[in-house]
Amino acid sequence: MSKRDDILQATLELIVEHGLQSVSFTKIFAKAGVGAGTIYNYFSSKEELVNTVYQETADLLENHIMANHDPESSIEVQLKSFIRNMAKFALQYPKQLELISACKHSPYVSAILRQRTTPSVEITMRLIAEAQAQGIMSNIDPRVAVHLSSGAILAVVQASISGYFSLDDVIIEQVIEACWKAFAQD
Amino acid sequence: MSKRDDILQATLELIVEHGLQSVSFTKIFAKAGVGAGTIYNYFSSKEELVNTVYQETADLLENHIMANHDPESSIEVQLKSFIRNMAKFALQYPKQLELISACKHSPYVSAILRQRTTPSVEITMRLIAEAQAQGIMSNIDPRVAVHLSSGAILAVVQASISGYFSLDDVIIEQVIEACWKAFAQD
Amino acid sequence: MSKRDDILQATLELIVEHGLQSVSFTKIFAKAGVGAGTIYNYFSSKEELVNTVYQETADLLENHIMANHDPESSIEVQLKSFIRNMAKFALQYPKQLELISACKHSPYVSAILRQRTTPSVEITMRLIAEAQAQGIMSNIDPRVAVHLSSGAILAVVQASISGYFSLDDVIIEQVIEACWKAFAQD
Amino acid sequence: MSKRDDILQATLELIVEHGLQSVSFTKIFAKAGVGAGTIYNYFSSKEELVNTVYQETADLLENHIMANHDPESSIEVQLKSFIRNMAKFALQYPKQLELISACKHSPYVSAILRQRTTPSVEITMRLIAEAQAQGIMSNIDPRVAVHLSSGAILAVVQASISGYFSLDDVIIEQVIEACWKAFAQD
DNA sequence: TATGAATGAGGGTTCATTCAT
DNA sequence: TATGAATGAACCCTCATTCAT
Repeated sequence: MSKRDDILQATLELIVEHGLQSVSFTKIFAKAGVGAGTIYNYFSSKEELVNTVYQETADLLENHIMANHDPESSIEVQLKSFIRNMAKFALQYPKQLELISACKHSPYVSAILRQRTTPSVEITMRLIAEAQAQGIMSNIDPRVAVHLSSGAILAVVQASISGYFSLDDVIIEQVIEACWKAFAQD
Repeated sequence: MSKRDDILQATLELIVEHGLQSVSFTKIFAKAGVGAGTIYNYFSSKEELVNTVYQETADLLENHIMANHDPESSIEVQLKSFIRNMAKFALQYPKQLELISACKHSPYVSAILRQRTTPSVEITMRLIAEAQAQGIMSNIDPRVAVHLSSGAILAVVQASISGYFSLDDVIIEQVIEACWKAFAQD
Repeated sequence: MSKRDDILQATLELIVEHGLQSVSFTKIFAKAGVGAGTIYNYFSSKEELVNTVYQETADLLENHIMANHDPESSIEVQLKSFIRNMAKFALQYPKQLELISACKHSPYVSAILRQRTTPSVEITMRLIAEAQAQGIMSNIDPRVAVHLSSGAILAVVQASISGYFSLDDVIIEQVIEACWKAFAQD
Repeated sequence: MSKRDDILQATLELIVEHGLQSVSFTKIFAKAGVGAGTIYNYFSSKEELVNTVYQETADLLENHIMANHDPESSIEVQLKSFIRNMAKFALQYPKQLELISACKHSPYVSAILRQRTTPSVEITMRLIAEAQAQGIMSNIDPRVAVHLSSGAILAVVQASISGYFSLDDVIIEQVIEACWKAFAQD
């Protein structure tokens, strides 16, 4: 494992364990087992380091969301797959999800990075528009629908991570169904 | 206005203007126009100060959510009112919502405080259970339903605050309707 | 003696002993016997501190140069008095002279401060112009004459401070005479 | 061009461009296009490197001062030639002069190196003693005379470099004449 | 000889907190 | 109660230097 990976890993864990605000270089160095100056061989500043951690984690999430994506299947199947994959990711990588959630509204992570549109979001918006054209989905702004459903699923998995309740496949399917029904045209 | 209020007001404004991370005592003193030591007559530490600000803001939110609450009206009306009030609050006090959102992931704010159950949440859970008993709502865990819908509405208003789209009464009603349909029994 | 004075004094001594470049806050704190943050109660940055030390020292020099200045006496007497006073200052405050000399060409001290024209310089230039009008001084650019003679006297006293030779009143008068003769009209 | 020369050249340029203080090994490596460790094959430390650059520049100055030196010509011509050559050097190599000037007060450059007596200085002292023996120069200590005149000329050229006035051949000759008259016996 | 990743002491600066007034 | 000068640990970052390759 390279020094760079050590640093990224240590940063990720520290952000997740103690929050973005309290992450200091001193702690990162101690946890990663590298010298104070080493970081600057890989990252030009603390901000860039945090941004990189965020970006790589966001990419990991995106890859999971897009897993097994089949553009040939029905709109409903595709959209539900996205939601299901996000939930699965959250269960498999709770730390990473926590990180994304923590960074989502932090000025420390550049707005550009935070507001990047990902393929999955673009596809989702396109599918929603298509579904609306076909009359199987109510005429809500696709961007609103995306934030609504991703916010819903994130809140649920975060609550389960926080220990409010235990999440299993049955509940996940209930949540997916709820999201679908939210927009489905009668 | 007492010194204590000066300090709280200055803290809220600073958090809201420059983000929780960059708020320092030095800046609070300057803005509040009090001496450096004065704060310790009212708050034992920075953590306690931030917790107080958070709590007061959370109370403000709770008051708005409970506004015009009529226990005599139908379950649907009561639940939709909660969601509508949350959205209205977000539009009226975007910075305060941001504060609450920022504190959700901050170690500064004690877990106990963050996870407080409020009357509105308790009422919501009771109403959901009732609705399920009446067969007008699907049998999803009430705690899941609460996090799902509050997460959904928060994500939408935050997205609008971040500038992804503009929120108006029409969209709010669409969102409320979506949340309702998500759980409604066919 | 106030903390501010402690800091200024320590800075002056450190610059003179180890050179402007190697002066660090750590050393200043240790020498002045103050805490690390104390400096920022008086100076907004290291640069401002150094500039202040320079300015106060330059003012001290200026005051010595202008000592016993009598505008009623002859041009020759006035000019020679300036030169003599500069030499006396250098003997009395060798550290301060070293400081001025070290800062004179350092980018650390603001150009504005370094290039300030002082009353003594202005008076000197006026006297030279007058002397040239009266035909008792050769027609050299007054600014050149000022730098030439002050550079000459500074170099001599620095050399004596460095131990090349010992400076006494006799030599000082010889130097003054040399400076005068340099510009005197035959 | 050898690596050693690359390093020396890069160092000189950096000192000249950004000042002695802000020159770091990192910048030297980048500019010279060599690896970080390479320098230690040629110079045991940064101090030695800077000393070498200083020495080579000082040698360049000495060579210019001694240019066209004719031991057979009159004392006056020889002395004036030294001064003229120093001024010409300053005009041709302002940055190198600044380097020498900056190093005069830098602890990086060893005292031994800084206080080296050069042939031109030795010759000058001998010529002054001779002139005094012949009664054409006043009986000032030769060491004082050397520092006085070299200090004078340096101050003038530095002032011109700093932009106080523009130096041309006419002014240079005036300065030379002033220096001469300063010591000439009536 | 040449490299450059790694080092960690030290740089200037900010901070929450204390305490004499 | 109110002050704000003083503190020094901790902050992010740069540096000259080392050493395995």
